[in-house]
Amino acid sequence: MPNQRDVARAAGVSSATVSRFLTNPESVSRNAAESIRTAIATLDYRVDHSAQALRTGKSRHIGVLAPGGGPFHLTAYMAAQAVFHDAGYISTLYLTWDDTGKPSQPLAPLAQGRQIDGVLYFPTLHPADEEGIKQLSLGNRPFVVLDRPMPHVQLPQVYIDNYKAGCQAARAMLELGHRDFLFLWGLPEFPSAQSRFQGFRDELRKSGISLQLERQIEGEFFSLTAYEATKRRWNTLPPFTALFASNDSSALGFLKAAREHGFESPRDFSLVGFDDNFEFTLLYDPPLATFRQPAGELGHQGAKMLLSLLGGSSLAQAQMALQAEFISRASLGPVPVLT
Amino acid sequence: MPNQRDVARAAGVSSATVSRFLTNPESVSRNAAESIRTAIATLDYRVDHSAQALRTGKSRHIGVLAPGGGPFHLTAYMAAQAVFHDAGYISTLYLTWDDTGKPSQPLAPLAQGRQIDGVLYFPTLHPADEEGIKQLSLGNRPFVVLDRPMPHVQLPQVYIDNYKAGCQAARAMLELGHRDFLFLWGLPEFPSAQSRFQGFRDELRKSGISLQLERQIEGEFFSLTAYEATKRRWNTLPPFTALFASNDSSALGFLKAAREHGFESPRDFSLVGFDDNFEFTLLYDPPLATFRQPAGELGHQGAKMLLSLLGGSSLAQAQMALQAEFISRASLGPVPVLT
DNA sequence: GAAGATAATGTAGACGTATACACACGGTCA
DNA sequence: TGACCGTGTGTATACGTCTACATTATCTTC
Repeated sequence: MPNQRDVARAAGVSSATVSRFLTNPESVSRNAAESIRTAIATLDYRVDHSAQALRTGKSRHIGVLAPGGGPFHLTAYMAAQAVFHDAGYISTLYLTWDDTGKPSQPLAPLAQGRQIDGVLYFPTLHPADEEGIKQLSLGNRPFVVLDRPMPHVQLPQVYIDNYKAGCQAARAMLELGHRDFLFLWGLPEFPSAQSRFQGFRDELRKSGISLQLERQIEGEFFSLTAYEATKRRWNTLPPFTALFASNDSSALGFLKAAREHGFESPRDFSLVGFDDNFEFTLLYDPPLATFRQPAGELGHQGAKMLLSLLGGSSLAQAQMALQAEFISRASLGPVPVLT
Repeated sequence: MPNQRDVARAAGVSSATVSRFLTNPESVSRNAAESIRTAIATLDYRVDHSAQALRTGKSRHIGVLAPGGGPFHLTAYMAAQAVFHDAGYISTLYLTWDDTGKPSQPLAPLAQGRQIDGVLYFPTLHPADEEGIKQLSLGNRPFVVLDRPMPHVQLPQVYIDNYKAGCQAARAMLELGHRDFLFLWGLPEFPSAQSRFQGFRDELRKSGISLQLERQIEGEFFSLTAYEATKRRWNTLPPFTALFASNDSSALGFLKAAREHGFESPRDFSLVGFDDNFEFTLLYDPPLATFRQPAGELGHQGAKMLLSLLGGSSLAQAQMALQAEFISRASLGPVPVLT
């Protein structure tokens, strides 16, 4: 494999000039640039990233830490990867939660010495992630926190405004006349589930409606767990005409359980989910009202922010909120009339 | 950051001994090993991967090329990543198809010079991937082909036996008395869709049943595309009592369209899909008969095979077939009785 | 036209690691 | 006792790149 010296020899210049040409083509004369260009093409020279990394101390490698490999995190990761790629960075996805739903090796990429230039981090509320954020703050490696609003901490962060979305869900249902609500939780460790709940609860409270524990079901984000939790709780649930679920998947689990008790949506109750990333939410019967999250945008913006930090910008207090888009479909309807 | 020299000084040995200890702890004396161990712990020394890569010419970095980021490829990737991680390798997922469904930068990681030690490849049948396989074969970088059976080519490969699964689907339906079939295609570029079709067709042929073009619908793997294709073709479809779909997603799209024409499953026709990776396939109404693919196992075995190759083994003709598991559910039933 | 500024290039060395080679030591065997 | 061998260690160097510094050529200015 040819190296810079070989290129230099073929082009009739010194290897330093070749290096300069590669780093900043403007810093070399027209003549030199031209002969170097042809020499590179002739020899099919490619820069050796390992040597570059050793010399500069920058690996041009970025770690993305996410709790799980679901569509949301994956979409964000893919968008981020594209941004990194265009900037000459390689990125790798590390999962911080293992299959059993427990945190696993959350700091794997950090333990790899110089291997990682920066980190894109989707922390949960689990203590292991609290610790992770602390560790990252102590180190001097740039990082960006994704999808976990921490307004009081001066950290670069991009998140989806789940609180506002929760408010919006409440308003949409209130406007249709609903007064008796249920909330279907996701995993409480996830900041997104927390925010959706808080926004929903606070908005209802403004209308004098409270959301006691008996109106909250532990759905855990999965259709099966939501199905089982709903079956378990069914007999103790107070009357309701509307349910807001932390995600589509659990909303469908709830619907299945409700159907087995003769309840149908939107005939007997309205249903709003979250995600719209199951491609057939639209084809489901009834089509599910939901929120579309700008997951790709989240990854995109996060990646751009991290690149700025790597470029030396000081974005300590950069905070960006993205809005989820409400999508009204047939599962959201007026309050059923008692017959 | 401390380096091997610092450790050597602290331990009272030469840096060569430290390096030897790290490479092969058995090759140094008990005394030296002990003092090096404590020196490493005291200084919190970590090996510099860039320098290691430069010196050895091995980046310990692996590229995984997949056409898309769906659950199937992602599950396989995650399983592979775990194997690589345990072996001290880092792996990165590169998508070879962009959002528009066209091949994009399929050889990105190969263009990165020494950056990549090996490749795990999910090729499609698109010319760009044919070219990709050829390129990889010409180079001397080890690679493993995943989920694309090429029995006549001596390449290390692991795949899921989609042909056999197609046969199995046909038999299950034949045994229930079905005689009038439809096949719902995935993307024809995907070897998996091809194999499922061929197995299905060949098995039917054994019973003297042919599957002409009028009985094949272009579902393209997505629920929406399958829905639209079904609507478009509905009036020209011959009578049928059973449909085999290339995946669950398109099966549900077909079902939606059929329902709009008053057809219900399993009342009017049986339905078998493929994947079982939508977590609520089970909760769907009717629960969908399908095949569960050992996606994780595919990635796991592929990764192990690639590691063997990297270790110097000659597995030129290693070929491993994994079986998909048939899961019979309510959408598969007996032939409807004409009333 | 001399002196100083600017631009382009070359020389040399360092980044941290792995390893070929040389060497020292103790033990074995004729 | 001398030749031989195996074990453990140290010395020195190369991997490919970037960059501080030195050097030369070209241009500006009084």
